Order: sequence, then structure tokens, then C-alpha cells
Amino acid sequence: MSRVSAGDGGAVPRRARRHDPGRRDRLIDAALTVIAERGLAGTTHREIARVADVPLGSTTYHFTSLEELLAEAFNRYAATVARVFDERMAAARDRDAAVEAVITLVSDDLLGSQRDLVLTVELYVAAARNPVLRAVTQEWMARSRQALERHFDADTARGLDALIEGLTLHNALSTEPMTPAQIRDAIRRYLR
Amino acid sequence: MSRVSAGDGGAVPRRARRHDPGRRDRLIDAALTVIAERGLAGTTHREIARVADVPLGSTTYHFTSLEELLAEAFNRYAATVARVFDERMAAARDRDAAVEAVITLVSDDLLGSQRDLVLTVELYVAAARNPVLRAVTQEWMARSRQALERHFDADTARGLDALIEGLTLHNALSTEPMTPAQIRDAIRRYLR
DNA sequence: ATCCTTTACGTACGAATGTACATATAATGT
DNA sequence: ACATTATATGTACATTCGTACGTAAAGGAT
Repeated sequence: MSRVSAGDGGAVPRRARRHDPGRRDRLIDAALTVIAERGLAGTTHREIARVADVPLGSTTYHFTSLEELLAEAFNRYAATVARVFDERMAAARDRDAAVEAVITLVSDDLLGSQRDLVLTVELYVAAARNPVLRAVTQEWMARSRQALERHFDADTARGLDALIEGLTLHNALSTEPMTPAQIRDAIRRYLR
Repeated sequence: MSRVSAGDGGAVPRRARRHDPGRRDRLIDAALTVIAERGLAGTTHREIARVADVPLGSTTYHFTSLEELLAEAFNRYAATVARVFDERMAAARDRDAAVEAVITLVSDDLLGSQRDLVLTVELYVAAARNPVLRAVTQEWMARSRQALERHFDADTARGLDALIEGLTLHNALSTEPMTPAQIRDAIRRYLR
């Protein structure tokens, strides 16, 4: 009812923030951050809200359920990664350049971003039990394979995709990761 | 205080079960079952107790914390899988037999057991945040590589291990798994 | 200006969870 | 037989969670 008088020092700003367009997007990004940092098990409405710096009620307003929020988050993540993958393969002019692009992709995923690796594995686990997320992974895989098929035949692309997956995963979990040279050799060996 | 008289029909057996040696082992196995069926997030004291058919209190008696129980479970799982892996490689008489053994391993993992695949990925996720579990995965990987090095040089073993991982994971998640012939070709192609 | 719709916010509640713990029973040693 | 120890069991409690919901403020139409 009462308004704070202008001259007052104004102790507690009761309801500060307002008018935050794009908040829905920020919540999705915050969800990905939380998943990467705390794992899916530690991803709660409250933690997401804390990271996005919004009140709890905002999360339930923008998303009807936590599951929906998580699905949107994983969907955004997969789309982002798939786009990068596709762009690099599209930029390769010939097969040799494509081989180098693959090597770069693996090396960047490994050395560049522990976050992406964690998100990927979290998605795999979740997809094992959630049909919506399984669809996300399948579309992702299809796009990856399609990108590889710009330069390699279908069977080669299929196996190469698996090799990329294994190299990434193995090295992220290992205390003694393969050297870039070893990664390069493994890929070239399969593609020779 | 009072004892049920012999002639009585005896309505409710208050405390039926007792003297259950090996219960600790059963709890570990039950934990693996629950992880595979419900995921790590759905793995609780109560659910493990239900599967093992023991009261809740029994789980907290045998294990000081849920984390300890999970660590023992994953440790047992990794040891079991690694042993099978090692046995098959040890049984191979020459390199050709070893190649066939690898193909069999991948095919069996894929077609044989969705359970194992789920447990593996759950372990990977957990290992990303739990040092104890990370040690479990690293020892597992070391044993696998060692087994492969019975027949292949170190670099080959390293890449082959990754390829096996990727093939298994990809096919478990895919709606259109690779045929056994495709799997065989991919492995032989890398080892050629 | 007045109304209506959308967006935002705070609080509350039932359900589930990890764990502690008092009690009870079997096993074992003497 | 008795005492001591290891094992087993049921219950309770503080905490955290997803979600519901009443209220408040902003945007936009008229």
C-alpha cells in the first residue's frame, strides 16, 4: 500500500527486478550450466533459478515441469554442437581437409571443453530412460553422420563417428590422455 | 516377553527373516540392478532394500553411506567386466583370434546386454564428479588396455579400446544399430 | 484513463530421501 | 548357562524437492 518516500534512504528494495525479456532463454542456458557443474541429479528448480539469478517461481512459470526445461536445454545443446560439427565438415574442400577437420574436432572437444563432454554423457544417460531425449540424441547422431557423409561413404562415416565418440570419451576420462599425435594417428589409421 | 504357544495358529509373524549371511553381497548386487533399471538418480536406500528384500535399516547397517554402497557396486561391476574382457583376450592364441575375440566382445556387449551399457554410462557420469569412481574407471581402462596389449602394440591397443567404446555406445543409443557385419568391418578396418 | 492479458514473484505443502538410533535377536566364546 | 559381540530391524527426523497458487506489477489495447 504505502510507497517509499523519495527522500528516504530506502533500506530494503522489496521487489527490485522486473521486465526481463529473454529470461526464458537464460533459464535454459542456466540449466545447461547446472547440469555440467552439478550433474542431472543435482539439477533442481532452485539451483537453476540461483544461477540465472531469478526467483524460484519464475522457473515454474516459464516451464510447466522440470522435465520440459531439461529437454529444451539438451535440445539446444545438441543443436549447437551439431551445427559446429556440420560447419567444419562443410568448410572442408576435399577429403584430406575433411580428415584434418575431424582431427581438429576431436582435439578441440577433448582439450577445449570438459563441459561439453560432461553434458554429452549426461544426455546419454538421460536418453536411456527418456524417449524425448532419446529422440534428441538420435537426431544429433543423424546430423553428425550426414556431415561426415559429405566426404566419406556411409559405412566409413558410421564407423568414424563411433571412433570419434570413443576417442573423446576415453580421453576425457583418462588421467593420461592421448597426445594430439596419437589421436591423429588413430583417425588416419581408420581412414587410410 | 511372551512366546507364541505351540498350538496357536500364529497370525502375524512379527520378525520373520533372520540370519542372512552374504546379505552385504546381495545388497551390492541389488544396487547394480537398481542403477541399471532406475538410474543413479533413482537409486535410494529404500529401493535397494526393496530389491534385495531386506528392511531399510539393513542398508545403513552394512554401509556407512549410500556413496560407499554405490562405490562398491561400481567397483564390482568394473572388475567383472574387466575380467571377462581379459579372459577372452587371454584365450586368443594368435592375432587373428584376438581380432575375432574383440568382435565377439563388442557384439555381445551390444546385443547381449543393455544393462551393462547403462551401467557403464552411469559410471562414467558419476566418475566425472567422484574421485573414488574415477579411480574405478581408470583401473578398468588400464586393465582393458593391458588385455589388448597381449596381442597389439600399445598405440594400437589405445585406439582400439576407444573404437570399441564408441561402437558400443553408438549402437546402444541408435535406433538402427550397425549390423554384426558392419561392426566386424569397422574393427578389421582399424586393425588392418 | 481503464481494462485485460502476460509476466513475475513469494510462500506453502505433501512427498521422498539420507541418516541416526534405540531396540531386538542370533552367534560366539567361556 | 551366561555374557559379550555382531547382526538385524523398525521408526523417527531434519532436509530438500517439485509443484501449486494467490498476489503483484508491467504491456498493450481501446
